[in-house]
Amino acid sequence: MQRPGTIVRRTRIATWNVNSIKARTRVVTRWLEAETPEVLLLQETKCSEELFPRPEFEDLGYRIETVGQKGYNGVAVMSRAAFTVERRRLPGHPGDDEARYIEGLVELPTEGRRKPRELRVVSLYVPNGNPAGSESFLYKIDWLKRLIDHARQLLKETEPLILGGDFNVAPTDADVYDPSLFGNDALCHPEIRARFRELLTAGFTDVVAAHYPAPGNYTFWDYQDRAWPKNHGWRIDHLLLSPRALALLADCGIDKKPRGMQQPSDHVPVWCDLRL
DNA sequence: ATGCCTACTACAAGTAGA
Repeated sequence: MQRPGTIVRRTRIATWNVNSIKARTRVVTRWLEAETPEVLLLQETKCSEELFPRPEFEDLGYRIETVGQKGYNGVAVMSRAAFTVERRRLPGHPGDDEARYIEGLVELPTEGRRKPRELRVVSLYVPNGNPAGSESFLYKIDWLKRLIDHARQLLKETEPLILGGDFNVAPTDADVYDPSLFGNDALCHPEIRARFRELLTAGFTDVVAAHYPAPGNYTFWDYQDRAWPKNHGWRIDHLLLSPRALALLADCGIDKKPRGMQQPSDHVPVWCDLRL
């Protein structure tokens, strides 16, 4: 616990599926100004690397690394601290060219004159996979298997690790507003949930689930059918922390405010604060 | 309910998202 008078640096790491970075430039810059995260992991940027609106974010002090694709998918990392890209594709399938994965090392500033602390971060966008049983569903299963294999390798490294992103998995029935409607949906499917549990068992903590076990902590509300005002949501965006990252955890949460603003993404940011 | 909303792409009452 923090003693009175002790200065503790708040290092915020967040993830956000923005549903087009070009359409969301203003919403995201405002959020960065208000929340000042050290690192923001982005998904569904929906634009090529050349067309990414860099200056708007660089002006706020963020460096940007992105894996882009025209019109679909797209992930990025925005960081105020030095960031080095380690991987631009999820290993395990050389023919998979979809822009769904970026991994790298951040040099996080620490208190006083201590050396910066290295943190490995991954911004990932798991395939949607609907409808169940389709080609797209098989791709999702395969993608999650590759993620589990790779994450096991990353856990052998010494630095703390955070997997953040749109997992397109509602881990339990408490993570969907009406589970009776979506039993066979690719976001709730037993086979998909089993893969997600396997990932956790490999050594990760879903920090929001651990701190806010009650139902209703959603991160996504469909644009259709007035889902937001009715709170018809899903919890599908997650921050998974390795044991070494968990040891640094001070706080975490879901910031629902951006869903109620003008021209919102259908997802909201999920964040965690580390104590360094 | 083959709908509903939003973004993208490029003119198709198209696709994808979840």
